[in-house]
Amino acid sequence: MPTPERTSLAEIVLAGQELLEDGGPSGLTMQSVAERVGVRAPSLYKRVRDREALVSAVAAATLDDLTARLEASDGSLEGLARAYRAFAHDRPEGFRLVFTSAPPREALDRSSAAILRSVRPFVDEEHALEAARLVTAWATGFLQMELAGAFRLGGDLDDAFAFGLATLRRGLERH
Amino acid sequence: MPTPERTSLAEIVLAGQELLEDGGPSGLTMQSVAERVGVRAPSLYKRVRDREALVSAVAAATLDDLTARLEASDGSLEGLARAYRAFAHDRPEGFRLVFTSAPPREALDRSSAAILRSVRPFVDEEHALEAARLVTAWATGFLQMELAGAFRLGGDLDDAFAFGLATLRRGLERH
DNA sequence: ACCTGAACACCGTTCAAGT
DNA sequence: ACCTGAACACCGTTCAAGT
Repeated sequence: MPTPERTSLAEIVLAGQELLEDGGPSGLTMQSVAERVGVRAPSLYKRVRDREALVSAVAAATLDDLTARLEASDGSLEGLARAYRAFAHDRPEGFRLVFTSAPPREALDRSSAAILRSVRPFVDEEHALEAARLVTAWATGFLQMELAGAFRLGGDLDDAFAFGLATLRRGLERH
Repeated sequence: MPTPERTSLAEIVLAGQELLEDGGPSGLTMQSVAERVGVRAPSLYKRVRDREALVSAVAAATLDDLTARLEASDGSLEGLARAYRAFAHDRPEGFRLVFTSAPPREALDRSSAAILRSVRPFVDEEHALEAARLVTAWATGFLQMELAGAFRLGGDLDDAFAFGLATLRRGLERH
């Protein structure tokens, strides 16, 4: 006699994203997720292999959210960078998680495409991938350090971000 | 009647660094550290407040190790970048930890000084801090993504690293 | 002064039993 | 087919008792 489904993978992953943002990685427990979706912890194992798989699914979903924001930007390098930084400020825990896990290939591809498009005006096709990697690495590193509070020598961070972006653009243009 | 000390904070932190590198963050448990230094887990609480404090101490010690390597490089921007990348490849788990925790102020200052020195030839004093932040953010982001396996669109990573460095230098020189 | 065993709370995970 | 309570292993942490 089948029991009706009381939750779903999508609901579980969403609960995971919320709990992560509220309480950091250690707040994302199987028990807290189960409670939030209205089920007991052992039931989660019907939908996810283990906690690690759940965390990976949360990371992948968060990367998809980030990609949607990038795609909704105006497509310019500056617009993309602004959208990227706004997302990191909105969802610091999710942002951190995305870049400490190895997201699935296709989630990565979609976000890469948006970044590649934004650097095309500055470099020839042959160097587009390297240029995209440069911009992504800089923005990601900057935001991770900003979120971790690693910039402690004073100075305005908005200015530092703008300086970095302008310098990158200059270096790419002169290629 | 005093009991002789059977371990020390330094020994505990070193054991933590080794266990982290061997088994990742989840391999760094109070029990495994205690076993390695030849003591029972409760004894660790004589030297560290709790696990979180131990992890912070491990991060600080690892940042000191990284700084020593930077200071041992030839001081050029390229030499510094090479030393930075070599450290990340040697000690991936430690490298990751350093940039996901908030290291103590003075540990940060020493590594900042080495980076500031390496960018001085390219920018005027007014922009030295922003230039150092640009270089650090790029290198850190690149290495974190490389370690996380986030570069999956092919292409040579050595080339991408060299391209990034050359582009940064070009952008800074034209400032 | 430092070290330990015992104990507690909490977490991830498995599984037999329920519907 | 899905859900649950019970159970187990493991971890962080406290504390009274030992030397």
